[in-house]
Amino acid sequence: MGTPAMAAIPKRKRNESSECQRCVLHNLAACPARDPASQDASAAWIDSIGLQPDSVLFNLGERANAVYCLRSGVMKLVRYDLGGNQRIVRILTAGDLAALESAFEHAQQHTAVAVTQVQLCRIPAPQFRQWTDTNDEIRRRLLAQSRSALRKADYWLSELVGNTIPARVRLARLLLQLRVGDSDEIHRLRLVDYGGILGIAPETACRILNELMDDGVLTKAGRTRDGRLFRGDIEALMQLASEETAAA
Amino acid sequence: MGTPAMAAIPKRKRNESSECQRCVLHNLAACPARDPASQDASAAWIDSIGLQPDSVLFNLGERANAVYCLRSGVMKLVRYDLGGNQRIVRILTAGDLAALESAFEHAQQHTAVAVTQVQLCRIPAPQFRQWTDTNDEIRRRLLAQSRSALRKADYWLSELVGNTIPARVRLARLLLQLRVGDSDEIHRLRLVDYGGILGIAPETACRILNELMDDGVLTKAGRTRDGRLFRGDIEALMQLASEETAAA
DNA sequence: CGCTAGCTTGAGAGAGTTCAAGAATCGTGG
DNA sequence: CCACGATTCTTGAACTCTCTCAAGCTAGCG
Repeated sequence: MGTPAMAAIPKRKRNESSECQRCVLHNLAACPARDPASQDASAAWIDSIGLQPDSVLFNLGERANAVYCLRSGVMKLVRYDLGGNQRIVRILTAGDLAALESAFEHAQQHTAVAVTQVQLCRIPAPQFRQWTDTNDEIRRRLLAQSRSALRKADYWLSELVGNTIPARVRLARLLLQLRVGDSDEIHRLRLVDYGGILGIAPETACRILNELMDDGVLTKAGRTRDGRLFRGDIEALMQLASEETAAA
Repeated sequence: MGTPAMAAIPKRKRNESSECQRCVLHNLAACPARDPASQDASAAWIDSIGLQPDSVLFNLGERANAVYCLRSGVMKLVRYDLGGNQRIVRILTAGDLAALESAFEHAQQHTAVAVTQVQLCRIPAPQFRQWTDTNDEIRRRLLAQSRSALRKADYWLSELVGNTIPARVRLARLLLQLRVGDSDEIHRLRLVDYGGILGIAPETACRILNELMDDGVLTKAGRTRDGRLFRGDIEALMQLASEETAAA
């Protein structure tokens, strides 16, 4: 856990079955991170990749040539407008898939950037496509995963963006989405990232966060190898998150 | 086309193959609207349904017991916040599927409301599920359709909502999405609906629309059986839509 | 013809932005 | 281990877009 060597990102050297259980693909292929010595041929072409914060995994418009499965850390799928401002379209956490466009030979729809330190599996597109062609169960799961991403997008649209709802409430909701598992730890993003997700200026995010910390709802909780953390009063955040623009 | 009888919504009586071609399901089952006398057993359980504006097709939380395929008109998928304000999460136009949750026995994620007059096909959930279980091609298409919905949601998130982008630009973008096919006709929604999509007050939508009409970019174009229409200067709208919050 | 729901328009208030400058933090290299 | 440069964060103050409330208007429908 605290071993310095952990930062070195060895390829196919770890044993993290708990991470793999959350992956959509688990039990369908030998995960290299879990089972480096597997006889399963699929293990041969799945690579383990590590990324530092702010590393770009792939760019918008690029040809999608691999599918990625996030084992740990947080990534953002982002688009930039003509003014150069980022607009974050989705947040990926452990177990999420990225670049599923590969299954359709489409170009990437976003730029994918690591927010924290990130560990992921890489599955080359040809193999992935062949895999989905032959395996029934995987297609079922892909559809389910795609639907779940859609539900998340719907949630963002209805609860997270839009000036209808005050920024403080939206930020509270976002923080709850950024919890590490079920703990009271919360991934601490850059101010720019909060802004990119909620459509607010980083200064506004800053002011609100500081208010929350003044109220004791939020505390800075140092940094781990995976990035910076908040410690939050989940109860209080939930209460805040369910506040509305005043009832009818 | 102009026959008064068209409004009467006869069940399984029409012949509109062009509509069916746009449907994700086309060529996989005999569409009742297209082929009422088909021998195909599937035709027996697909119903044709007509809805008046503001009719509710299904409600959030309801058990999903059928899948719908929109043949013509516009529907909105909406959620209401505790204050009773609507937040529109997606717009469905001809060819789109609704209530795919049925495939997973989930509860409906939205309330579906007709915006214009609407024609759609109804496929009961049990049959649909059995269908997807046995037919390979349909699963492929469902995944593709789900991905395309996701792309649309991404577009909304990145280009349509958020105070970062001035309301006028966002409204222009929305209007372009509401074009009838590739013509210069644009579905004319209620002010409340523009508000629900863009997260702005109806009054603001009203002011901007009137500005656009003053500039000659937009004209009211009467109403058809499918609802009210604008006629828009697509070029000008596109220009407006690509304006940004000032370059970097 | 009158009613209702939707649209229009105005004026004041407020949430959030922008600009700017100073403080903290991080990573780097000596 | 400390110093330094570069981000990132913080805070203030003026400004602006959009909201809110309120009232009058219009159009569609029985």
